[in-house]
Amino acid sequence: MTSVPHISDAEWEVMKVLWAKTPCTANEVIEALADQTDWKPKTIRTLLNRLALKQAISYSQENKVYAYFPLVSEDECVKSETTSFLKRIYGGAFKPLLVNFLKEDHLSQEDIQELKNILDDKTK
Amino acid sequence: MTSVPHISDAEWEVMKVLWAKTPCTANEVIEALADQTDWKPKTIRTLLNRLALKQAISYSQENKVYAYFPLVSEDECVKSETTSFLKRIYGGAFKPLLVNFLKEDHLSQEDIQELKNILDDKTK
DNA sequence: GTGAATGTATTACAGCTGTAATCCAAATAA
DNA sequence: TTATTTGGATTACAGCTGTAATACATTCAC
Repeated sequence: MTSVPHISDAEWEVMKVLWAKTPCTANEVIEALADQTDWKPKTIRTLLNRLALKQAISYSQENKVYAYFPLVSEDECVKSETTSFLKRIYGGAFKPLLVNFLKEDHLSQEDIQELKNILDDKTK
Repeated sequence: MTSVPHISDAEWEVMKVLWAKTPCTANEVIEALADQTDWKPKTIRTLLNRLALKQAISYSQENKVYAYFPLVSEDECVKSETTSFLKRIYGGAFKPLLVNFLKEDHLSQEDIQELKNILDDKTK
């Protein structure tokens, strides 16, 4: 089974666009990222190229213009990144992450209640 | 307020050693990492140097040999990495991460119960 | 048909990372 | 005292990343 290629920070933004709406032309990606970033169009084309090189995406040449689409799913990538992040920072254990987050008070009472509901479902 | 410098994967391993027992000589760090990694001593010295350069650690010259110690706390670093990870992958939201993890069945029933207890405490 | 625009391909370049090796000075052994 | 060892400082070098610019080819407007 093939593991997903490593996707860098900047590349990740491009992937999110393609995961949200696929396929996309380069220009569509550029437009989608215009609000969130200050990247020049050439920069985004470079990122598309690199993603194609590392086989995270591919493209077909529809009516003269490339239409890019992901080769790896968001779920796969999220899972892979999360796993390696947890391993790096928390030694692979998920609980300390939650504990840390609760300590930091990043969650509202509503969030906490919702998490409890999720956990309840899981215990059913 | 100063933010923590970015600590790379390999550097993180060194920091963990220093957080666990501080101060440490280079040789102590090298020995501590001998089981977990295949790194040559020179490699670890390089990492110590880089960490000192980016002011994540410093050292004092005790009896002819450097004794290294962290300048940033594990808590700070963990928090900073976690925040930027969440922002990158999950758009900053913590809940999807938990949901994802539960989906993947990475947690035992005991884990789930423990998380619920933590959340209960938080709600009290 | 020729110049301008547009999309694609190639090239650029510095900083960070992984992974060391080499050089040098001081201490130690002989 | 001289050769060896050892620790620290400097240098190496390629691959990845961020951030594009330039070169080239095709198409479109005149």
